[in-house]
Amino acid sequence: MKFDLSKTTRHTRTNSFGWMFQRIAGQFMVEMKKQLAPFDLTIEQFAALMTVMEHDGVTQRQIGEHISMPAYAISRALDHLEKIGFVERVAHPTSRRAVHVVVTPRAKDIAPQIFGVVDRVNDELIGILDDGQTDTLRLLLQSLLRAPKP
Amino acid sequence: MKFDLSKTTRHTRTNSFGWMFQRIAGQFMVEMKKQLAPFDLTIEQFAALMTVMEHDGVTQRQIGEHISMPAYAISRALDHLEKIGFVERVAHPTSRRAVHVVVTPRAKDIAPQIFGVVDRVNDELIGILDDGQTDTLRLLLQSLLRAPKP
DNA sequence: TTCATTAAGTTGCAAATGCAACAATAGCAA
DNA sequence: TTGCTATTGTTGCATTTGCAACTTAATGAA
Repeated sequence: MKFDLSKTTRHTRTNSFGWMFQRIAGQFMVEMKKQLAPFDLTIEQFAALMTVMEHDGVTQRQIGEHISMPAYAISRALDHLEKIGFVERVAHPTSRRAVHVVVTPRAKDIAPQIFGVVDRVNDELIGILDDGQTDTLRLLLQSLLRAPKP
Repeated sequence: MKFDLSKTTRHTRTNSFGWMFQRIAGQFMVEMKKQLAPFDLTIEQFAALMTVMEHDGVTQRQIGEHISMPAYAISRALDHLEKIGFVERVAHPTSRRAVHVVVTPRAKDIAPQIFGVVDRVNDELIGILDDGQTDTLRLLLQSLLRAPKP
C-alpha cells in the first residue's frame, strides 16, 4: 500500500476544524473591517471600545484580559479611541499608575449604529442556518470556548 | 424603559457568532504557530505548502485562490519555502510567465510530521466534544463555508 | 504585423505589528 | 524608613504586512 501524498493532504485539510474555523472567522473579519472603516475603527479598536462600554471605568490591563490582547496593543488602540473622542483616560480612584478608561457621550451616541454593524455581519455569517441549527451551533461553540487549557 | 449601555453591549457580544469564531480560530492559530516554529514555517507558508502537496505543479495564482491569499503573499511564502528546500519553482509546461510549483523529496519526507501537527492541534481544539457532536459541528461549519456571497 | 489589454508574478515603500526595554508606581519585607 | 520585586502602562526599533507600481508575457483586435 503506497503513501499517496495528495490524498493524505486532502484528507488532513478537509478534516481540519482549524481550517474551517479560520476560514469562517476570516469572512467575519473582512466584513467587520469593511463596515467599521466609516467609523474610523479597526476591529481591535472596536473590541476595546466594546469592552469599555460594557465595563465603564476598566483599567487597560483588564481590557487586555477581556479580549486577549497584549498591553501594548491596548495602549495604542486607546490612543486612537481617545484621539477620535470615543473614550477618555481619567485618573484612577485608588491607583496612580493604573488608568480609568471611560466612554464619552459621543461614543454612546453612535453605540446603536455599531451594534447594528455587529448584528448585520452576524446575520450575513449565519443567515443560512435555521433557528434550530443556530442554537445547536451556539451551544457547540460555547463548549469549545470553555475547553480547559492543557 | 432606559437604554442600558452595559447590558446592550454584553448582549451584542455574547450573541455574536463572529466573536466566538474569532476566539476559537485564534486558539487554533496560536497552537499551530507554536508547533510549526520548529519546522521554520509560518501558518501561511504551511498553508501554501499543503496546497502544493495536494496539487503538485499548481501555479502561484492557483495557490492563492485555493487558500484565499493575495498574490504578493504567495510570492513571499514561496520565496521562503524554496529557501528552506520544501518546494521548487520550475518552468511551466505551456506558459512562460506562469510558474509550476512542485514539492521536493525533502518536503515529502517531513509530510507525516506536519500532518501530525495538524491532527494534534485539532484534537486539542475539539477534543472535548463527543463523536456525535463532532459530526454535527462539521456539518454546520461546512454549510457555513458553502454560504453564497451576497 | 502592431498596438492595446489583460494576466502572472515581483518588489519598493509606508504603515502596522510585536518584542523587549523602559519609566513610574505599588506592595511588601527587613 | 530602605531596598527589592511585581505591576501598569508606554515607546523605540526591527520585522512583517499590504498597497500600488512595476516587469514580463499572453491574448486579441484592427
